[in-house]
Amino acid sequence: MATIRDVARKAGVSVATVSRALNDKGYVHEDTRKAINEAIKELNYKPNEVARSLYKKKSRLIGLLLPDIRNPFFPELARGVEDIMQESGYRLIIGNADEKPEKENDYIQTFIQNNVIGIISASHTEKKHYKHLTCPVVFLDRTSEPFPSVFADGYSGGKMAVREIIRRGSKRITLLRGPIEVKTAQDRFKGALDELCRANVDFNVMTMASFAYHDASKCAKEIFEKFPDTDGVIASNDIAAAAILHEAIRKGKLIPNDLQIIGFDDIPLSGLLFPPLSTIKQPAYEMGREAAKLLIKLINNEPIQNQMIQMPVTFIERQTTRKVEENG
Amino acid sequence: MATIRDVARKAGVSVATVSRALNDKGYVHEDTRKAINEAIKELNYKPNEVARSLYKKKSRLIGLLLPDIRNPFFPELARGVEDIMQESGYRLIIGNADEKPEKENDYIQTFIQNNVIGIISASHTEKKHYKHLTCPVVFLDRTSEPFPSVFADGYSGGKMAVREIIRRGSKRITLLRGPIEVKTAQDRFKGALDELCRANVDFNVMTMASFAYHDASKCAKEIFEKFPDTDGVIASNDIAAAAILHEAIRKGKLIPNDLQIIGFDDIPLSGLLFPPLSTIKQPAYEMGREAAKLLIKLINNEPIQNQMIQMPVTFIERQTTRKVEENG
DNA sequence: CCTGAATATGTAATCGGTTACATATGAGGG
DNA sequence: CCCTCATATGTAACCGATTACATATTCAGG
Repeated sequence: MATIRDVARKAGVSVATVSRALNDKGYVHEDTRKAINEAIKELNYKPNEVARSLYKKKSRLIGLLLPDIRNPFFPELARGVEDIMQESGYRLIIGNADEKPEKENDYIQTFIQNNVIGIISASHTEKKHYKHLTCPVVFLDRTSEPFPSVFADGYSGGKMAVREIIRRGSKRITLLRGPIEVKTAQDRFKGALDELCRANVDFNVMTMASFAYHDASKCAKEIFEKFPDTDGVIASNDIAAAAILHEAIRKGKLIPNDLQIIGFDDIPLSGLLFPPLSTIKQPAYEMGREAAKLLIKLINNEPIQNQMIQMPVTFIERQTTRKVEENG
Repeated sequence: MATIRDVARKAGVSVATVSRALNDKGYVHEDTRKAINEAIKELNYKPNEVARSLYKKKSRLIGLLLPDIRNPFFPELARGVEDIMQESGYRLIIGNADEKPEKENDYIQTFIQNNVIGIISASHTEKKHYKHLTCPVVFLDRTSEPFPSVFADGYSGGKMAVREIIRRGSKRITLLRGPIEVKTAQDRFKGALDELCRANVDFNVMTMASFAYHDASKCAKEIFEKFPDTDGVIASNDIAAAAILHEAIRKGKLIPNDLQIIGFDDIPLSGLLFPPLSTIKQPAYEMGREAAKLLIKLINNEPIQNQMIQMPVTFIERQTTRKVEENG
């Protein structure tokens, strides 16, 4: 690999001049610049980011912390982040925290040790890991008070799901509650619960241990045993909804006539289920983009009007809910 | 952030001694070591990876290049890579090449500029990008001749799919062919084609423009128009299979009685479809792990017995194929 | 008591950039 | 003609680690 010294030698100038030419800082004569550019081309010189980063104490890397790459919701977020960062010349170090505080902390340390210029975290289990960081941090999907965040309006989403399922005729509703430790899941739950209390319907609540399909599946079986007359399920996410849907079909229920189901997230899977799943959509890709834009503003010290960006959710009507016209 | 100099000062020794203590190199007196460790703890010192990397010309970062994080197959690979790398103390920079040669090259440059110690690429569009790299490269899922690779046995997979579908009674088979530029898709196709030729059945071939659901969906409609009497479809991947399945159900076909479908990949989605999709499984997570292990060996200059690791595929029998007993 | 190896530690160069500061030249104003 | 300022470039310190080499001490063996 050619270094800046090689370029300087070839162009017959000092390294300082080359550096100035590279960064468009200070004065460089037009002829000199031309000579330098030629030398750069001939030597196929690329500046060493590591050296630059060491002096500047800032790299062009962004740390992105996800709880689980395999949950399709997160790659969607990641893709949004990646697209914006790529455009702006930043690169991503991605970490998989696996919902484990030590792994999370390990990655944060790695990020810091590599001079990342900012961090986006969709996985904060413990606030203290972030408290003393000197680089800007944006939380994505999950929130943590003093920090800027981008998240979907889960509370409204929960309410929306209940309103839609009731409007379409469910009378005995089962509400799935996501893992207690996942705050966004609790927001949805809270919204749904409030709306259920306001409405004139019977309902049950069932809490899931995790978002894993396996747990959801177990939960599904339990629902049909304990509450066989349920005619509407609000799931805590689409994976859970898929499990319920599966189990219902196995039991010979007609969807949506015997049972309506509404999920949450709108992952790519949802439209491919049969019947396609009605769900509350979180704009994951857009959320990723917004988080990236917010972080870039923070990095550039631009003024922020709003550092808690709440994204709207929407009801995606597919075929696990009845058509509104079909019922009263 | 505390530096090695702060530690040295606090412990009353020179930086060289601290460095030796940190890296377990050369002689360090037990008492000195203790004092240093204390200083490190008190100052909460973490070595600066950037400085280390500058001197050593090697970081602890691995570049992982994916064609598309949103295709669930790739996060699965990534997770396998990540788990192994994490264990061995390496970290990942992930890039999304989007099947675009310039983006691919951009990322490779970034990797190099950040002193990555190795690269795993699941996205080689042009061999020349990799030719002159000085760090080890492993290809994952796709192969490129002189380079070490980990990939699934697509050819056998294709044969296997045909054998299984015929064994279960399909007589008029439609074979979907994946995008020409994706070599692994062509391997599957080739395997399936060879086996179809050998068998005593009618068949058609239809080529897909891309693996996107949208294209697959269009393709599905076309199949049922052009070849209405098809009673078995070998899809080029599970996304395509899902599209076919969807369309078939919409047309009122009974699956698997009227039509059998076999996919390829076994992404998490596949088991959640209705009916659950029979498919040829690629061990994606394992492939990621193997690629990571192979790269680590290359990094450590360990002897490699086999640098083309072909992973076996397996037939996952779910419910888009008939039970073997049910037919002759 | 002397010598050489093992142990223990320090000094300073180095990695490849950036930049503060010094220096040099030429143009324009008084 | 001198002074000042804009332009152009070079010198060397610096970022925070690693390590080659030098130096100092201790101890065993002859």
